[in-house]
Amino acid sequence: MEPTVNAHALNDDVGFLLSRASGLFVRATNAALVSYGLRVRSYSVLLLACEATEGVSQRDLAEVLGLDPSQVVLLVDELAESGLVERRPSDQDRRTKLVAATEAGHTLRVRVLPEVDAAVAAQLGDLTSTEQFLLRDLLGRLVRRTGSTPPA
Amino acid sequence: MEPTVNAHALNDDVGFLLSRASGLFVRATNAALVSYGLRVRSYSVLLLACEATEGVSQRDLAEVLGLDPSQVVLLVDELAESGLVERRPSDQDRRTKLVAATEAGHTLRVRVLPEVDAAVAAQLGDLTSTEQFLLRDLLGRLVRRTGSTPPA
DNA sequence: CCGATATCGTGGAGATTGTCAACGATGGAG
DNA sequence: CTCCATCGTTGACAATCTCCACGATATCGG
Repeated sequence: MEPTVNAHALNDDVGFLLSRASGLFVRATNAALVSYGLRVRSYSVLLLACEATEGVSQRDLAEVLGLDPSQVVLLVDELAESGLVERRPSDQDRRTKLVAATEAGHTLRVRVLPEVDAAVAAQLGDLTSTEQFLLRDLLGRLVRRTGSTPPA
Repeated sequence: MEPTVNAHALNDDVGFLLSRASGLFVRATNAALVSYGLRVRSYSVLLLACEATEGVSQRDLAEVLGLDPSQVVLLVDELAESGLVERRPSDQDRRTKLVAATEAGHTLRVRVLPEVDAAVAAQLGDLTSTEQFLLRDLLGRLVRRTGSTPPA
């Protein structure tokens, strides 16, 4: 068909493929979350809050999510207003606020998880479970390698 | 086993890893491009314009990049103002405008390519070339599988 | 040929996100 | 106690995404 591809075709650029694939997953996930009043961002925060029984500091949230701390403020505000998480004072540092999931937060997570997984699975499509594992491993190494790249 | 995994930890979520990795690459690429007055978006358009000797319709650009056509307008406007691409009429369809790279566009591409590749390589870090090939293949399948997902 | 309908590029509105600078409150080191 | 780093927060601004609507074509059915 086309004059297909020299070594430097955009279609073969890892960065481009990453951005493109990410976009597809974000859209699919948002579509699965829209009926719950969540978006992929706030959903991620909710998950992290659920994972930490003691709560997570907003600073750590920003670090893990690769966001600017100021963005985390709004996300937590939103979730807190919905009663899904709450800010607890840290008894170790009065500056720190630990974000923890409420009962409602845990409940919603349990209810939403399968739907999000289904949406993700649909995007993963024809990849075998071995390939999915491989992909997860490779991406994990890319992400965790740079312990740093605080967006701001 | 199962519906594909999920330790249920956000760190193991493919969608999250994808989004995170994408962010890292976009930032690294933008940093490499900033001194040329380009961003990752316009750079992608420039590459596609360079790849097609006859030019690419803006509709096709939107399709390939996963963007809304209205976004493409501004990107092409910007590149055209910089003299890197130009809009040519199509002799097959008077509605269509074919975006093609100018001499300056091709020149800039050649000059910038190695820098972007270096930035990407830095992000790929410790992945072996085999792993990089594998990653590219897996991502390519994810992206191309959904021939559709026009953002708008 | 004519009219209904679809497509291409464009423009605009509004929400979401990314980036950056600064501030008050606190913690820690000297 | 003083100086400096850190945490959360706020504000500003650019960039991006998402939708909607329009004029200029193209295409199809009749």
